[in-house]
Amino acid sequence: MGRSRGMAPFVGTTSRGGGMAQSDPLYQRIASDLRDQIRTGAIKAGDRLPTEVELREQYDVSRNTVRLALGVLQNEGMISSTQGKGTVVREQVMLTYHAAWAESRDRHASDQTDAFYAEMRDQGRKGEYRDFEMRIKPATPELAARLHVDEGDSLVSRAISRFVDGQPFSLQDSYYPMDISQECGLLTPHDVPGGVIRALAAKGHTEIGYVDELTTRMPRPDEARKLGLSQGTPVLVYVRTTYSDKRPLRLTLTIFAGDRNRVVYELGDLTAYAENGGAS
Amino acid sequence: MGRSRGMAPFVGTTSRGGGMAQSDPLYQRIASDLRDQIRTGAIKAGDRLPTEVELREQYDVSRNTVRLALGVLQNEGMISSTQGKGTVVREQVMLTYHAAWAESRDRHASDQTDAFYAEMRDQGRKGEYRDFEMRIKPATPELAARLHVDEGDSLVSRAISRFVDGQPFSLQDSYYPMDISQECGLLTPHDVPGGVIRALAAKGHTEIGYVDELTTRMPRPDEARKLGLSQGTPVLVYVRTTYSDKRPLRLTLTIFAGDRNRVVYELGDLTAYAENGGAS
DNA sequence: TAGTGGTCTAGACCACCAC
DNA sequence: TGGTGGTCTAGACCACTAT
Repeated sequence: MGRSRGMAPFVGTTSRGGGMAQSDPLYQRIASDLRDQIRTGAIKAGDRLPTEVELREQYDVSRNTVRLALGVLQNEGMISSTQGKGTVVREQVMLTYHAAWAESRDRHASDQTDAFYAEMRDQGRKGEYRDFEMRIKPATPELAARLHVDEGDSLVSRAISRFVDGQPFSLQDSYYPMDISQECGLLTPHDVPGGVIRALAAKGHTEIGYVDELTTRMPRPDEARKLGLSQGTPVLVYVRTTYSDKRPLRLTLTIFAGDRNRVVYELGDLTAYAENGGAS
Repeated sequence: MGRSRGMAPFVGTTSRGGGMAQSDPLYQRIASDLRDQIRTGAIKAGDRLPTEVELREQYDVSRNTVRLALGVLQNEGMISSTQGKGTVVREQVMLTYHAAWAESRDRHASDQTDAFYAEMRDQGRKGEYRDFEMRIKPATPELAARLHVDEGDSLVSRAISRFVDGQPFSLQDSYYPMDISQECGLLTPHDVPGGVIRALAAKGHTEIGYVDELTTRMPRPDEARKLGLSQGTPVLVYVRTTYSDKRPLRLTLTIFAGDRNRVVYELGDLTAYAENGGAS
């Protein structure tokens, strides 16, 4: 093949402001070139990219090299490929989860779903939950430390998947110490009427403090499947531990699809914020 | 080549609890096999994996297929490869950022660095900051909306990189409206004695409310470089907008390396938490 | 059926690291 | 110097989608 290696297609684009040196690998330069086309709007969100064969001819490289370049952008979450259809630029729709007050709103509560419903309704979306499961699980070291029980002790796990407009949104799993679960009737594979938080409060276990921990990581294969995540989408891991005046009551682990979720805290006096249409 | 395709190496490992079906792609099955070995501790954090050539022989596939499998695990953040050295299982060291009170601690303040120092000292680490930069930047739509200025208006940007024990930790960029910056002396390419927050308060711009937004995404190439992120490491994006009783004062954008950071909020009455050694 | 991306092979040469 | 991962080629066949 008469390749005129590393020339024409890159003219004027390789030595742009932020990045690519002349000596970078071919696939990185192709990735960079496509990234720029997306960033500048030459290829817009939702648009199809050239096919792999077209890119192969356009840049005069092997298909494998084209796929390496597309892989880079896929891992950055910029594009998404589907067999038989093509490769498109991904578009983002962000939903907001108000951590500070999401659970304390006093609505028609039904398990942990009330807050979620209210949030979604406020944002004009249709929230549902699916796949409720109640299980008994042994405490991992992390769970044991946070709930002040011994490692391996039985915990009650109540898990649900949240969907918005038919799309998976987050996976939530709440853990309760066994003694509290028995006292408050959490050992049912159904919704707790009025919600778990009220059931706890009714027996004197009132939640008065929260510790929230937020981290991020790449999803495990089953999480990617359940959340329908495409390559290059991280998850936001949100762990809330709640306390009464005496002890930890509950640990709720939420795995948010990173490309569709934003967690918000509103703290202090936000008069100026609310006045200007901030609080949705 | 006499390949006995898809047999021996997988016996007893392919149809484990959560996952791999017999019909999955070869490279996925190899990835799954290695993932299990890591998960079960057969290969521990810090250990070296077999070389690509060894894996190629072990599974009787082409080297390219081995690399596809390793790519999967790399994108999950489980392993890290270095040219000439090999491939190792990554280990995690998590540091904690206490969002609720990080900025309100009244120590020997020096720009935005006081809170960071205090946090790191509490965790027994050595915090430093590098690469301070003061710039004037036009407001993007996102910045304009949050700071209640017009798009394109000039904003003062004061940026630093945070390092812990010599390792990059997070990138921080604070934006201030131009009128406040002039009034409070923020247009200097140096630290503001006593800290910016005090300088604002001294002129009557006291911060009394915060809105924090947390999202995650894959890093852009320059962020990955500055933070020294390896493949498959997302970033945690933390945006804090602060308010006086009248208006937004400041927007601070922090990009945390996702594999080394945890953001924590402590809310409400946490007597029970503190009593049991919770508050570090 | 034609075209797309998905998987896989069997080589090659290069850059970096430890010895 | 030998071994490692990094890059790249030039094919092949398959699975899925659109028409």
